[in-house]
Amino acid sequence: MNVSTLPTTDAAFAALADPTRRAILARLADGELGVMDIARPFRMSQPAISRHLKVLEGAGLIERRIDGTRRPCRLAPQGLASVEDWLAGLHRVMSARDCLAPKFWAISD
Amino acid sequence: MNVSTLPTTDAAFAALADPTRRAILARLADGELGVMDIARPFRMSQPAISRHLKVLEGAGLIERRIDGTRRPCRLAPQGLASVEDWLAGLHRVMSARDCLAPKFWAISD
DNA sequence: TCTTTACATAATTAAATTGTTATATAACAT
DNA sequence: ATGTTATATAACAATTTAATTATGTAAAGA
Repeated sequence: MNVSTLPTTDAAFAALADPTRRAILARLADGELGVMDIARPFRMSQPAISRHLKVLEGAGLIERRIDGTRRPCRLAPQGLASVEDWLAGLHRVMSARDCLAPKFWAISD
Repeated sequence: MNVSTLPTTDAAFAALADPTRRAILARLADGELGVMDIARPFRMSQPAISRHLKVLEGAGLIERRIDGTRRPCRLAPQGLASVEDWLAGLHRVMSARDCLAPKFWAISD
């Protein structure tokens, strides 16, 4: 079963574990945003947001560019691929084993 | 956008953040296993594994039953649903905004 | 040039996570 | 009864995480 733990997969899952970071991703789904725009809705200091962005970037989930004094962020197109692949792999094995069929679960308890 | 942070989604993502726990899920994809069987391949104490299992159960990712002195674990059929829904929601919004189109990304940098 | 804006980084702290060992419990086997 | 097996829980130490305040820097604008 190909559900190994690549460092990239690892970082992505770890990044997604924080609700603030997931909320940031959700905001970015609407398009590119600068750090201040990202930070605004959160009741949290700007440095805190900057660190979250660093984690997201390190995990390959967002990309940034330089525009004067601003660092607009956007979702990385393939950022979620490793996570989705892992989940899909699990599903595949479960289906193959027929784990989802009612009869399978009826065996126990 | 419906990408809110339900407590269940939160717990599931947090549970998936640990590579040992993901490996446990991967093993369980092959079928039900007792705690000792789960623990065997890991170089880690049994109590450590028991705690991981508790986290996975709390997140709704696994289910357990009682069989004499054993507590066999299995994947919870709908355990990953909230995670997958969240990811799908993000994808949906990205596609709607056409974030994945090359032209979109060509704007920057 | 001076100020402001947009951000990053460092130092610090508090809390959560993850592992360990030691120990309890309950079912099973003898 | 007694020892063994399967598992949970508690107490504890080490590490990581996440937030804060303070401060640095570079571009923009007056």
